[in-house]
Amino acid sequence: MTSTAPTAVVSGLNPAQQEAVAHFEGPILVLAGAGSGKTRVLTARVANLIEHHGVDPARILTVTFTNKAAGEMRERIGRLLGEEPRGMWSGTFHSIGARMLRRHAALVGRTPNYTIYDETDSLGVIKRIMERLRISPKEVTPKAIAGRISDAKNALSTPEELASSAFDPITRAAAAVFAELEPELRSGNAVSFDDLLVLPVRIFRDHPDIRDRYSEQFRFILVDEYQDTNRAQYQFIRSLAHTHSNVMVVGDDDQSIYGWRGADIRNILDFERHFPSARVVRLEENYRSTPNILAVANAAISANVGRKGKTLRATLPGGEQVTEVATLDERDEAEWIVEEIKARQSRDGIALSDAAVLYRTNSQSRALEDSFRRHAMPYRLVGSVRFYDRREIRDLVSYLKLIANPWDDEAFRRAVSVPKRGLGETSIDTLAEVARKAGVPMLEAAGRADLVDVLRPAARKTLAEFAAMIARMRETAAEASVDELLRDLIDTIQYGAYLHAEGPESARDRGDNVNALINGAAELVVDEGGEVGLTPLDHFLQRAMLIAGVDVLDSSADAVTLMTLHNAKGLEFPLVIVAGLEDGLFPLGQSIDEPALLEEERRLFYVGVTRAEKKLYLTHAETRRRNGETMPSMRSRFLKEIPAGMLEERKTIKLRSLGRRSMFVESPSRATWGERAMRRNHGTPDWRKPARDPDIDVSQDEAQYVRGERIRHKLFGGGTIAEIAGAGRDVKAVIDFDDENVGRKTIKLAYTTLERGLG
DNA sequence: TTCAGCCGCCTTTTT
DNA sequence: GGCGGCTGAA
Repeated sequence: MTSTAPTAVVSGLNPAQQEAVAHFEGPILVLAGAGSGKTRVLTARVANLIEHHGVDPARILTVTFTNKAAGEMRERIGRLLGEEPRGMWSGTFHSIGARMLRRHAALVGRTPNYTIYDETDSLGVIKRIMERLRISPKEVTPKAIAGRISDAKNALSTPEELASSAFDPITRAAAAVFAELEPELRSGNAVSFDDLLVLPVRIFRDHPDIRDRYSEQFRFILVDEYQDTNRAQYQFIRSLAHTHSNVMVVGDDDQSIYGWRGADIRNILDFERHFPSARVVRLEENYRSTPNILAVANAAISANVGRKGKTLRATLPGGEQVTEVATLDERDEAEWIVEEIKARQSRDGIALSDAAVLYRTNSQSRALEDSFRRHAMPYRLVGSVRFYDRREIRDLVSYLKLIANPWDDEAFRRAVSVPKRGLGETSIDTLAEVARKAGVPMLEAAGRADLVDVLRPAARKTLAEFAAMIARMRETAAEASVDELLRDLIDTIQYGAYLHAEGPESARDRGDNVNALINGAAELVVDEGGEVGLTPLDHFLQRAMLIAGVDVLDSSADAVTLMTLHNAKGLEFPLVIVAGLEDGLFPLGQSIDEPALLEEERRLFYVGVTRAEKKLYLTHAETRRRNGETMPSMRSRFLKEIPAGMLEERKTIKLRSLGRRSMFVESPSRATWGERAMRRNHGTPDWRKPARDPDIDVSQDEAQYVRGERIRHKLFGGGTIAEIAGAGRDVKAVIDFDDENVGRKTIKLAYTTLERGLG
């Protein structure tokens, strides 16, 4: 059955890789450890199918986790073949689903230029439905409802199914909202993110002829990062493979990190059951990292129980030790990181683009950015606030959405109130009510005198003008390019003046983003041209909604990359620093006594470690500021799980100079994040608990400190109290410490003891 | 009725 | 430290 592939494609591959590449028909699972050359296998196999087996590229579908990965794969295949694989479909599940949905929109009550609602948009709709159903957002948060609905959708459940399994109030409420949500989205000619998967799957189920047509079209299906697929995605692939089972999935159960988003690790663990004739190939030879780094990776992941089990084998020689760095606080940590990269730059001549700093939560980027800026070291931040999430971008995009899709009430609401037009919530809600009764979208209602006569004359006039303006823009959009349309729009609504009125500095930043939006629109090349008569604006919007953080990562600039561990999946860097290895942060507090969650955190750690090619640093801080509060932290359990001797230990100068008196040893009133989290998991979140929590009671001490009083802190030294705020056990002191390296800190008095009248 | 400014709540990760 | 919701002023 195995046929040998032509040498051009397989040269330099090991036997396991060759086996996977040469595989022709039937299902195959490639268990690919980190750095084992899976991208190479995927691209080589596609090239082999085309070149050796004569498969038409148009009959191949490749699914990747990001659009960027899809682009890179196309490019690599192109290089192997000497020409673009024309007609091949490649993209994320979401972008492929969106494309199919465009063709069959009518089957689910949409038009081809339907709007894609992102999380914020969907949340807005959910809030409004909750209002209508009189579900108090205080008892059940809209976010919780959205989460339940999203889970249900990804598990392919209907509102009725959710309702029948709803035994708690949140799920019951979610089921009620879910039932209203679908008609609401439909009348707005909109779909949610999840729907991009769920609706195609439903179409396949209800229309076997369509399913079989696609199945015939895509004779060969390749899926990357299979460990992070959810139920709906599995069903999607399953349907497409219906007539032939020619599926190659590539993944690593040890790198499954999206369980929280409904990814089901069983998809990969049970692949052989789902496709009984499946071949399994394991890639365990690592070509990326040094033996020292791999030893740490293997040691880290071996603490997990639920895994297929595999060990990465090093192929590279030697290398430096992995270094653990203890730091004082997040500022010290950030400073150390910048200094070290600088030192490596001058000593070893590394490029800044060779280095990446990875962290668990986006909020950790702040301290890092501060340091990078202070040292004027170029960096680029991936993810964080997504470009399309910025307020000014959302503002303008809401206009574009409304112009493209007049049924989009969500867009109407935003557009009509930015800039302020003298229309408040009351008027808007009245309009919504009227529109609802008349069965027309809000935009149409706004322009109809017979419907808006219940409103004040001023409001009527404003609405009529607004509707007319959008109608004019629609005409422009029919002929103009998207960037022209944007310029026209910005001019018409005087958006520049609006931004300026909010403050000159922020206006500059926001203005830059607006320009970036215009430039982005100008660069848009419609590469799916000729598809069901969509306008450039439709294409622009549908694409814009599916852009991810890493998609815009420009790896050519010489700058250090800063991003979350989740964003780092699939990437590699010669120098990697994983920051914030503290219990409660990484692993996060919520996961600590929840074995399944803790294992996912550990896999995330494993992902971080295995990003490193040559040198890996693992840093942690003794205290960390979180939400304006300085909290003590403990070295992560993930570090403790690594055998002593595998890590070289270092301390920053600042930490050393403060001596080894640690402030976090004895005091009974002090809790680390981990302990706090554990407590939190057994009942009321501790910030909601009354002040008489016996563990943390400082009522006798409170108000004893006064502004201007001199104090001494065990770790930070002498200082002056600048301010006292809060009550009960929440009393906080803002203290200016004498040591300028420490500077001003806000300290929760419940967690520390200050010596008084000193210094 | 609108809107700005203040207060209090909450904080993971993202296509 | 940011955002949403609430309040009070116009």
